[in-house]
Amino acid sequence: MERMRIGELTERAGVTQRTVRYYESIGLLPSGEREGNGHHYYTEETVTRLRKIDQLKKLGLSLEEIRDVIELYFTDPSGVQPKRKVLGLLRRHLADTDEKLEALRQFHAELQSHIERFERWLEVKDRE
Amino acid sequence: MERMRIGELTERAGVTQRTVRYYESIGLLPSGEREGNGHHYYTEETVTRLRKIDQLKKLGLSLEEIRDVIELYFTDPSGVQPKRKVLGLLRRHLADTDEKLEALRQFHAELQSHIERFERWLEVKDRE
DNA sequence: CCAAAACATGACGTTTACGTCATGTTTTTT
DNA sequence: AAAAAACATGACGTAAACGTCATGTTTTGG
Repeated sequence: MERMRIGELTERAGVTQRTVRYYESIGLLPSGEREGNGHHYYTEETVTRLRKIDQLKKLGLSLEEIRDVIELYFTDPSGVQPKRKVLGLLRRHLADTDEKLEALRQFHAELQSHIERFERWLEVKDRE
Repeated sequence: MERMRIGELTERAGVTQRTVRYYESIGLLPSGEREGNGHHYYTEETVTRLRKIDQLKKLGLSLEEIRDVIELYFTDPSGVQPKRKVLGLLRRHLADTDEKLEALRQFHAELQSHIERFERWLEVKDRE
C-alpha cells in the first residue's frame, strides 16, 4: 500500500496523466521513477502534493509560483534553513487567503442578492 | 467631465488599450463609440465596469463567466432578456462559488496548522 | 498649420496549462 | 501465451487572454 503507478495516482488525485507529466516536466512534481522497466512509481505523498497544488491554483497562484513555494508545505520546521523567512512567507499566504476568502464571501453575497432580485421579479410576473 | 477616450479610460482603470479592445470584441464591454470620427467614447461607468471585471478575475472567474454576470451589476432584472436562463447561470455560479469557498477554507485551516507547527518549533528554539 | 501624439483596425505572436493522437513497450488478464 | 489494458515518450494542437507590430486616420500642442 505504498507504491503506485500513474493510473492510480491520477485517479486518487483527480487529475489527468497529462497533467502529472506536465508537472514533472516543469519541475513541479518529482518524477519518481526507475524500476528497471521505464515505469514511474509514486507514493501517497504525491497524491497529497497534487491536491495541494490544486488548492494553491484555486488561490490564484500560477504553476511557477506554486513551484517556488510548494516545498514549504512538505518540509517540517526542523529541516528548513531560513526558518523565520519561511514562516514569514507562510504568513503572507495566510493573509492572502484571508483576503481572498473575504472577497469570495462578498461575491457570494452579491450573487445571492442578485438571485433573489431575479426570483422576486419572476414571481411577480408569474402571478400575472 | 463625462466623455473620455480610450487613453484616459485605460489609465484610470489600470488596463491596456488592447485589453479594452479585446473586451469589446468578446462582448464584455459595450463599445460605446461613434461620433462621426471613428473614435470610441467612454464614461465613468466604463471605468467602474473595468474595475469590477478585474475584481471578478481575481476571484478566479473567466472572462466568459464574468460576461454572464457583469450586466447584473449595471442593470436591474427588468432589463435582462432571457431571465430564466440568467437565473440558471447565476445559480451555477453560486454553486461554483460555494465550492471555491470550501476549498479555500480547508486550505486556510491547513495553512494555519502548518504555521503553528513552525511557531512551536521556533518557540522551543528561542528558549534554548 | 504642421509635426507629434493619440486613436482605429488588422494581423500575427505569445504564454500558460494542458488535450489529443501516434507509436512502441510493459503489465495484466484470460 | 496471446490479447487487452496500462504505461512511456514525442509531437502537434488548443483555448484563454492578451502583447506587439504595422499602417492609416484624427486630434492636439506649439
